[in-house]
Parts: sequence; structure tokens; C-alpha cells
Amino acid sequence: MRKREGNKEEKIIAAAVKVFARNGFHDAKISHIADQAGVAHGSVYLYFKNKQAILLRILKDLWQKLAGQVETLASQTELTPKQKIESMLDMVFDVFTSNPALSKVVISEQSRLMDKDNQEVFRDYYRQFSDVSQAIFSEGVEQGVIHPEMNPEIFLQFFYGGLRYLIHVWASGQTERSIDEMRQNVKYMLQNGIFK
Amino acid sequence: MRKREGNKEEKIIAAAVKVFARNGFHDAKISHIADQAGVAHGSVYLYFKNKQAILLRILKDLWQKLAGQVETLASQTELTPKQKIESMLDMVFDVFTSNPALSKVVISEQSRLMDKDNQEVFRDYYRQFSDVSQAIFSEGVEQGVIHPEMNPEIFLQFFYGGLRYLIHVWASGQTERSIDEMRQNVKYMLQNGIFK
Amino acid sequence: MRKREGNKEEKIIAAAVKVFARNGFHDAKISHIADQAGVAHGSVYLYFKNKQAILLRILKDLWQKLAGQVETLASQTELTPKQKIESMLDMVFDVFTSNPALSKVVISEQSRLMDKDNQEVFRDYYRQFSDVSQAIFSEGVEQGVIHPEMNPEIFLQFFYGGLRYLIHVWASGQTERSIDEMRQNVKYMLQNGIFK
Amino acid sequence: MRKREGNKEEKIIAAAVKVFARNGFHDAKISHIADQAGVAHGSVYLYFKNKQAILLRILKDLWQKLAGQVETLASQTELTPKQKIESMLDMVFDVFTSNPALSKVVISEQSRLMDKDNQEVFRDYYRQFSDVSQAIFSEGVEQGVIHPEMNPEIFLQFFYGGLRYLIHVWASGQTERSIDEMRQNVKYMLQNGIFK
DNA sequence: TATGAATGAGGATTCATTCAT
DNA sequence: AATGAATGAATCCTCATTCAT
Repeated sequence: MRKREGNKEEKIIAAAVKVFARNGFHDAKISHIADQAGVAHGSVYLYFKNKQAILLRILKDLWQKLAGQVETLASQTELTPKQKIESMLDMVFDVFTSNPALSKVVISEQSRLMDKDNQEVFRDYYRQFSDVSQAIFSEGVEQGVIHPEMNPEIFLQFFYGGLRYLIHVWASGQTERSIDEMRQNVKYMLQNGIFK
Repeated sequence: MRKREGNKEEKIIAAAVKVFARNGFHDAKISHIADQAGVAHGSVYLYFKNKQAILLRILKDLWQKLAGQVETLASQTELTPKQKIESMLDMVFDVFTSNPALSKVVISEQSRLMDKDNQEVFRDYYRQFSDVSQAIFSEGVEQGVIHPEMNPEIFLQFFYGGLRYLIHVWASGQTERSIDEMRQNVKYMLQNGIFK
Repeated sequence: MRKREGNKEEKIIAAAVKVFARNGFHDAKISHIADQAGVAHGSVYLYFKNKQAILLRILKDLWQKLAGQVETLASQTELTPKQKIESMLDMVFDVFTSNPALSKVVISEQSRLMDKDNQEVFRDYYRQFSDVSQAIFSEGVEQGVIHPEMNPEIFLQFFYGGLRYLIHVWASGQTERSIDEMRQNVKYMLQNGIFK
Repeated sequence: MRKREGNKEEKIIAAAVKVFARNGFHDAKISHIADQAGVAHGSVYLYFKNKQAILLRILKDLWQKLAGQVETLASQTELTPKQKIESMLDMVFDVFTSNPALSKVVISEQSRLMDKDNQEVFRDYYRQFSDVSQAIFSEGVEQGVIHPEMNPEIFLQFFYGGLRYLIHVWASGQTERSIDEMRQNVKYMLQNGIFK
């Protein structure tokens, strides 16, 4: 038999991230993804049931990774809540900025999928990520280092939505600001608010 | 594509917002929009060049309105920068929460369009909205009421991204939090940061 | 609006009979059917859900017609059972020989459909045709003009299978025999058997 | 496409009969046939040129066998024509009822192939079977034991078509009648016709 | 001989858009 | 202005067949 040549699956995923980022899910053609991955388009279907399965897999991999990282972070007893939150911010920045195309896919495609189908696996990981993040925040409230007026759920969604958008703007080349400036500004704001 | 007294045109726009919000742009069928609007599907093309033109129009109307409102706000010399910023927040909240379907369309569809085509009119209004918002912020920095460490562009994108996401989560029924809680929390955070 | 031009539905059905007869259902391309019918291939889907629906419709029309005819025949009280059976034979001959392509479709495609899907409407008409035919036969047995050793169900299936095949051979041009010879021979055999 | 000791080849043929009978030729997947046969799907192509070659081979084997049997029968000088015809009937019944799946394949797939391609080997055997059968019949006519009004070709096609269909109905489980009842009824009809 | 990964031709179907009325 | 019948471009996906091992 023919040997499995390297990691076609990974190649297809990487290609799909690029093509989804460039054209959006619906305008991404399987044939483009296959070309980009250097495989025949029929081969895509050896690894994925259909086009949507590729997108779902991309999101699953992402949130599984982030859920794992935030879980690890949460269990670091030597860190203060504040340190944890700042690390969380760094973590999200790092993951998305290390793969700008991926961040574009997430912001452009995830919200529709969240609405549509409650069954998808990536939601579980996304949920896990959210829950653990909130737990970190709640810990901070309990220990009296975070203003108790802030609701953890609201804060995290705001925070996550803001980050996502910032990174998306950066990944799309719509700004002159650097990632580091963004990172510093967000941290500063968390510390001080914006008003003197 | 002829114009008329505008009644049908408005119906089509309103119908499209609903259908785009429910199914996403690509899965929205012209026939569904026409049904929802109570017109023949051929009639849609009397008012709009094609399907994308409807979406573009929806976004243009939105940003034109918001740009106008923020412009008015900016010129209110009797308000302090802080009051202006809080009013801006209220303004965005009010517009989106008064039409949840519209907010879902914006978050799900706008980012792809921003990438694709620099020619579209809605971008100009969006840009105007951004510029004026930043000007308000800069004014605050100049008058010494906002920490000068904060970059206006970054702040506004973060702020706007966070708001958008918060409202989208609310519009999709993914949270128990109320809009008012969200509004209070965001204002509180702008004032104090999150850390004591 | 554009007026419905004539009877596209009938044109498509007639075209499909030809193409199914020539190539078989699976090798029949929708585009060929559409060409043959003189319509755009997309138009086929205005009238039929999918390719199989066309085949099902063809069979339904056929058996509905035959069921109606045999029903009428059965109720003709002035005819003897023998006359009815001979008329039934003529009826089947006439229907199939008036549309040879149709008879090829029936023999080539119906058996697979009978296996596959019990829900299809054409089966009901086929069943009705069978039941009424058997009733005519049973009447003959009761009145003592048909040998009681013959089981109505078996006879009719044999008889119908034989006819079908004869007509198919004729429709495919595989024989020199004429339809009339066939008709005479079958009638003769029903009367006398084959052995002296 | 190499040959070997024939074990796998037979397995593939047997598997194909089952799968063709269950799904029909076009819906039968090579991979299902290979699974059913317990070989890798690539191996099928060591024994057969392509999917159609398997079907052709099945039909060839069948008609070769039946042609051989009817040839043997024809040469039995100690039998009367009537005995020969009844034996022929038994022969056909026995072959098909010993392999119901095969009989389904024949009735569902053969007619299309007969139309399509005159080159195929199975046709030669089928033709031989028909010719010899007709010869037996003609012998009966010559010897004055069969009504001379009956045309041998027509009779045999009718007869064969009727048998085929009867067996198919039985093989598909569409009747309560037993094979033996069918056999008796057909013999009775050949002897007496149906009318008193 | 045997395997099963890889290929890519091929076609059913959808639906935005057009256009005759 | 309005309608909806008609069109046909466009693409996902299947699966028979090939071929490297």
C-alpha cells in the first residue's frame, strides 16, 4: 500500500485556515484549500466529512488548546489572581497573534456557528475556557483584589470581545498600532480604568 | 432597479435584517427575504442591485446614523469629555439593543466585508464614527481627565469590540445578564479599572 | 410575470421516458433530459424535486392509468370473465406498445424501486391494478370457466411477467415477431395450453 | 489484473451477487463488495477489470451453466419433447431458487445490459440457451405434440419472462406462495391453458 | 499478490438573477 | 411597478480506479 505521506491532515487544516481567513467560509472553495495544501481535492474528504467539519476542527483545536492553557494557569497556586488575569491576557494575545489568519477565522465564523448548532464539540471547549476564566476572576473577587461590583461573566465577555476585535483589526492590517502597544494599553486599563 | 415611495424598500430592509440575523448572509435566501417582506422575490431587484447590496445598505444606514449621533454628541460644548464618553456608550447600547437582530448581523457579517472591499460606502461612515469617537477621547486626554497612557485608537477598538460582543451574546440569548447590568459594569470598569 | 409556456411538466416527463429508456435511470443525465425537453436544466427542478421523482411520477402515471382501466373493465357486467381476461391482455398490450420507451423503463427500473421503498405512491396503484386483475380471475374460477387448480396470484404474476418481457424484447428490437403475433400466441396459450 | 487459484475470485463474485441484489448495480460500492468478500478493495481490480466486468462475469457464469444444462437436456434422446420442456422448467426454477440473490440481479440488471452492448460474452450464452430451448420446442411441434399455432420464440420469451418474474417476486419476499405451488401452476397451465 | 491512500472526473442540485408579461 | 417562471453558473461531494509500497 501507499504510505501516508507525512501529515496531510495537518496540511489541510493549515491550508483551510488560510483560505477561510482570506475568503471567508462560504467563499472558500474546497479546491482552493486542496491546492493550497498540495493535495487532490478528493483527498480532503478522506480526512474530513465535509467543508464544515474542517472549520469545526479548527475551532475545536483552538479552544481545546486555550482551555488547556487556562486550566493550567488556574491551578498555579503560586500566582496571585491579578497575575493570573494578566497571564490569561498574554495567553490569548500570544495564541492569536502567533496565527493571525486563525484569529480572523474565529472572529468571522465562530459567532454564526455558536448560534446554529449546540452539538458541536468546540463549544464544549469554548465553554470550558470561559468557565475557568471566570473562576480565576471570581477568585480575585473573593480575595478582595477585584472590585466586587464587576460581574465575572460580563467582564470576561467584554474583555474577550475587546481582545478579539483588537487582534482582528491588527491581523487585517487596519491599524498602525503594534500588538505590544495594545497589550500594554489593555493592561493599563484593567489596572486604572481610563479616567483619572 | 427603480425607486418608489420607499415603503417596500423599508420592508425589504427590515425583512433582510431578520433573515440575515437568523441564517447568516450566505444561507439567507432572497426568496425568504421576499416572503418575509411580503413582496415577490423579483421585486427585491427593483430596489437593490443584488443580495450584497441589501447587506451593505443595512450597514450603511446603521453607521450613518451612529456617525450622525456621535457627531452631534461631539459638538455638545456643554458636556465634559467624560460625559461624552458615557453618552457614547449609552448611544451604542441603545442602538444595538433596540434592534438585536441588527446587532447580530453586524457582528456576524461586517468583519468579512471590511476585509474585502474598500470601496463600500458604509466604511466611510464607520470610519467617521471611529474618528469622531477618537476625537472625543483625545479631547479628554488633552483636558487631562483621561490617562495619557491610553491610546485613543486602541481604546476605542477594544471598547467597541467588547460592547459588540456583549450585545451579541445578549441578542443570541446566551446569557442571563441584563443589558442594564452590562451597561453598569462597563461604566464602572472605565472609571476604576477592575483592580482595587 | 412570465406566462407558463405550454406544458413544461409534460415535456419533461416525455423527455425523461425517452432518456431513461435509452440510457437507464442512473446513466440518464438531468442535462440530457432537459435538452430533450427543450428547457434549461434548472427548470426541471421547478417541476420535480429530484431525478428520482421524475421516474416515480412516470410509474405513478402509468399504474394509475392501468388501475383505472382495469377497474372499469372489472365493472362491465355484460362481459364474461373470459372476455374480461382477454380484454385485460389487450389493454396491457395496448398501453405498452403505444409507448415502447415506457415499457423499457418499467421493465428496467421498476423492480429495483419495488424493493427499495415501500412508501412510493406508484406502488399503491400497482397494487390496485394487481388486486383488481386477480379479482377478475377469481370471478372466472367461481363461475367455473377457469380451472380451479390455477392460483390467481401466481397466474397473474406469471402472465404479467411474460407480457412485460415479450413487450420489452419487442421494444428493444430484439425480435422479428410482431406484436400481433405475440398477442395471438398468448391468447391461444391461455385457451389451450401448449400441449395437445 | 492477475489470475490466481480462484479462491478470492469466487469470494468476490459471491459477494458481488449479494451486494448487487441488495442495492442494485449502480448503488453497489466496490468497497462494500470488497468488505463482503473480505478483501481489500484494491484487490478487486486484480481479478476484474472494473465493476461492470464483475456483473458481466456473474451473468456469463449463469447463462453458460444454463446453456450447458439445456444442451445436455436437448440431447437426451430417451425423453419426449414434453418431458424435455417440463425438465427445462424445473431446471430454470432450480437454478434461480437455489440462489435468490442471483435471480434478483438477473431481473434487475440484465435487461439494461442487453440493450447496451452487443459484444458481451454472456449474450452468446444467453443466445445459446434460447436457441436450444427453442429447438426443443420446435421438435415438439414437429412431432405433433405441441400445438403448431404456437411460435417457439414467442412462447419461450413469454415463458421465460413469466418464470423470471415469478421467481423475482418470490425472492423479494413479495408473495406468500411457495416455489412448489408456482411450479405446479405453471406446469398445469402449459398442459391445459387456463380456460375449461 | 495484496493493500489502502490518493486521485480527479463527473453530475445533481441550488439559488441569485433575469426577463417576458 | 410588480410578478414569478425560467435560466444556468457554480461547487460540493462521491466513488471507481490507480499506484506506491
